[in-house]
Amino acid sequence: MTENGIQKRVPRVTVKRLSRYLRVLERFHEEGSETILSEELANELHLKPSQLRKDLAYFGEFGTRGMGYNIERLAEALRRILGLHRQWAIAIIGVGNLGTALLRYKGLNEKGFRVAALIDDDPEKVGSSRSGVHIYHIDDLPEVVKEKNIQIAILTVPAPSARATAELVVKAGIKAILNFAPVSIKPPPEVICMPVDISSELKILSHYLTGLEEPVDRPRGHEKSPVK
Amino acid sequence: MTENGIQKRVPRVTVKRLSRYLRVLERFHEEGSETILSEELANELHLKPSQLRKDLAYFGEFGTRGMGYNIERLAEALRRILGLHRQWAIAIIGVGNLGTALLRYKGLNEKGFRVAALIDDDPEKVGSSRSGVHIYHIDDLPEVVKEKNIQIAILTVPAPSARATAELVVKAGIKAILNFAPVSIKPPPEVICMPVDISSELKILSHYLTGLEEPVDRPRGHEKSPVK
DNA sequence: TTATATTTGTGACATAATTCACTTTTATGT
DNA sequence: ACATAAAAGTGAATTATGTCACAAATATAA
Repeated sequence: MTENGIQKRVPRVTVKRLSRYLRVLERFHEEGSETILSEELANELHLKPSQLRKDLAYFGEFGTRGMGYNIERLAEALRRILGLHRQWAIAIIGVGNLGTALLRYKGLNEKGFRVAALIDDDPEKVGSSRSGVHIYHIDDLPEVVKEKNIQIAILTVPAPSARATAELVVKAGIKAILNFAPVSIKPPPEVICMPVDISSELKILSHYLTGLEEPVDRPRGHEKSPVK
Repeated sequence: MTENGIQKRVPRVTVKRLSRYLRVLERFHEEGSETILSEELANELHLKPSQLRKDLAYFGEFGTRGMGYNIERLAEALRRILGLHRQWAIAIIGVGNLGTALLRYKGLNEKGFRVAALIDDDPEKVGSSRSGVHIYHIDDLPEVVKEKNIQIAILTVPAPSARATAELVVKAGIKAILNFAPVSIKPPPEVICMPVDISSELKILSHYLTGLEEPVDRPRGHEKSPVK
């Protein structure tokens, strides 16, 4: 039993998997199951059962040996660990195509999250609403953050303004950024930032597809290589 | 020098970073730079220079010692490695909110990629167009794939139909899937599948935010734990 | 030319994540 | 009660990834 309250730092991949475990549990719960084995849960995600058990071990003991896990109990534990028992207010910074799409995306309006404000610097947009959410000017960010108690920023501004905007976000007191801009952001350590890049995922597919067709026998381009 | 043509298998994280390197190179190229040092390129992404060099080493030698990298040359090499020198035809399967948003998302219509078909099973949608791309019925997928030479499927169908749809995609001969459905897909080994889950990124933020507020001193919920 | 400064490429090392294989706990049937 | 079977929990081993530190290569200046 994990008796020391102090744990090793939890790898980010583990946290990511927790949310996937939760999703499976919620599905099984809806389907009426009461309990689930580590093997079933892991198989569902094409993982090894030992990985699931090790992931959970970072946070405590949640199962019953010989029996498996009570689905409701484990789901509730995961929701607490993931901080989904409370409500988070989100601001989407940059009301372009992507920002608007995310606003409407169900995944962002799940239990636990709420888009509370939209932010832009385009006078045409500022003052209006989308899907019932008001668009504020970026200059008013500090006030909006305070008033609406915003904790998470989703950054969907164009690349050139990404870094400056990120600074404003940090200055306004926001402690978590989901960065969709194709530029690396390195906020101060008390602010957590997750990069998301859909087009890079596509490029990974492209790479592996290419590898399938002309089997990886690199390198080519071997000529001696003067820079100029 | 890497003289053996056969390389160690390339980690997926490395491939992911390649696309980020390329992005930086393209930016610097536009700004008129000719060469770049591993240190500059790595700093731009908040990585160690040694990591960049190790990543590149999987594929060959691209720099000049004492001088750094020729930006155009390295960018061209990365484009080849990532398979961006050719054109990929994409089908978006599931023309809902997310599918439509992706269709309009610039990142998907970059050089190298083209959304060539939309697929749905809703008779209301089938036959019409969005952003100039025709919507076909899922039953016609095999023909569409053949005709339009589609190599990549972006799966944006609801969770319950995700697995069945993925099977159809595989049967139709598509070899790469970008899976936005919140269900794990395990296609046969010759098909590559990348999961993307935006809401899980949000949950990771939520977890770390929670950790900041009530410093990680888990576990709690220690009572002996009968499953029932 | 030759020496010097510079920066890549890389083997050796360190850290991190995953998997194995065993131990412990619990439920259940006798 | 006790024995048995099952499955979670976990330390140790393995594998993967990241970093260091130095050798090799190149450009430039003397």
